[in-house]
Amino acid sequence: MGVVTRFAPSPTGFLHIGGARTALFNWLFARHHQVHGDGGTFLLRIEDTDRARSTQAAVDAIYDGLSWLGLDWDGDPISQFARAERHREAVDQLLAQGNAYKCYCTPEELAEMRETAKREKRNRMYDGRWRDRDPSDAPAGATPVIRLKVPLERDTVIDDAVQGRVTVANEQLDDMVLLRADSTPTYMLAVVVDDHDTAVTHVIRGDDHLTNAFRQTQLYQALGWDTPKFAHIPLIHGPDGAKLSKRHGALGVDAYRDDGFLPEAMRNYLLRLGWSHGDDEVISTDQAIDWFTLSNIGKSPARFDVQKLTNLNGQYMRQADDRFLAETVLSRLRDMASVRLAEAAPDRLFKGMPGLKERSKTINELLENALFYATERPVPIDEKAVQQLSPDGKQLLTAARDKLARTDDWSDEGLMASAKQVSEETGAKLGAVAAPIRSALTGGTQSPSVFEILHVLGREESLGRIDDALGGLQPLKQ
RNA sequence: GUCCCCAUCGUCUAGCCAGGCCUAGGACACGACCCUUUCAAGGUUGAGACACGGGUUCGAAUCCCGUUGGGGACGCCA
Repeated sequence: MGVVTRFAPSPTGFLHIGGARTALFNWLFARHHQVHGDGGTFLLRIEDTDRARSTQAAVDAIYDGLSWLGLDWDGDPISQFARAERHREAVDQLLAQGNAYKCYCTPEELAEMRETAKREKRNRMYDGRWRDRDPSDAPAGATPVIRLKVPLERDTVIDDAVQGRVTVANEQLDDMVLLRADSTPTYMLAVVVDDHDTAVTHVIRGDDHLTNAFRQTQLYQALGWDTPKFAHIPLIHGPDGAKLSKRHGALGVDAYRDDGFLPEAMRNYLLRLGWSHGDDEVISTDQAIDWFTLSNIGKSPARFDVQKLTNLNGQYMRQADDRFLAETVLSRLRDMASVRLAEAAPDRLFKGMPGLKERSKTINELLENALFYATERPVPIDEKAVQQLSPDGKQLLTAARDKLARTDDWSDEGLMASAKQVSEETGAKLGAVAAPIRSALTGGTQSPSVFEILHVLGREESLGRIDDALGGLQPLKQ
């Protein structure tokens, strides 16, 4: 049988990190089986049965997040809400079989039961007071909820691909609500019916659903359906060790995109969080698809570590295509009103990219580092760079300017050779010669090789920037 | 509180299922050194963990029991 997985988020906010990883694992599992000729379908289902909390904006955020990560789903996304009629059919079947019943409890009664359960140190809340009651006892005018009549004794067992065999006593589980008083289906019902109808074979989701799996198993059994294989993956925790939540800060994948992270780095990081393949750290998507198995998922929760993500992102940055990076930077630069883009900016960014990308861990960092290439003369100069333009510094810079003006070989090597000559002639160290040039060219004190920069900028622009500095023409930064 | 789950460097993890190859390996972060025109990158290197207590065994990070610690679930939310 072909493998079918699904990602089933509820559209109540952005696509958070945990959800993204769940989606990734489902996607990887499906694609792995696809590659190995065993079906491999990855479905997207929007669990929008809670009308009050579901928004179209959140649905769009999920599409955007998944698309950014490169996780493509098969077929159209399924709206759970749209399938309510079908869900009610399943309940009719259960009612007819005597596996479900009407419950007329008021919210007050329920609250009371909850209190009692707590006081008596029991897990099961609902006391089953309408379970075997005569329907004619129904209070006039009240609309009931439909509950599943679950077994009172014995155990429910799930054979989880990650957690192993987990058993729970049925006395821990109460009669869950299937249909609300307004006759809309609950999540528990909808999930089971939808997974069954779409032939889902593997339910890969967060560990927080483990207890739901027991209830759902009972539902499957009542409906006479086969259960899918469950795989409950450990949750991602924040730095404090608690389940990742809003108070941990930037958690939507869109926030990481805005912070300049690459989707392939994010994917790689998320994959390694809880899953491993020996000592491998940098894993391509093809390798991930090839290697991914549920048995390599660890059982303990992992903490989200931005530093490691950042390092990994840096590695992907260095591998990234120069043209792509240059264009990415350029398009962001064009949106910045404060930047005066030079005509030669595209060309310089592309040529300077090898030196630039090695020094940038994120796109945002790259943007900052690349600014001096893209901007029009005169470039603003920061405080530390100004210090390099002391009288001594300017003297060296003047000597360098003269030498540069007479340099024919405008290559990295030729420029380096000229600088070395200045160094020899003045008795100053090469570093002392390079420092004021760097200041003049970039307005800062940290940059790629000054010879690379001279080369990329070209003779005219380079000498112009040096003249600006010598004449004190550059505006102060900040 | 009840039920379920988890437990190797600060963090992510390999090793565990099929005990000896483990004086526990890798990665991030941190320290030192090298390279060097700055900053990175790169190279070498250092510090850093089997939660604790009992068993079983010739031998336990690996198997069993308990303790402690952490997490999750306990809705007419999903």
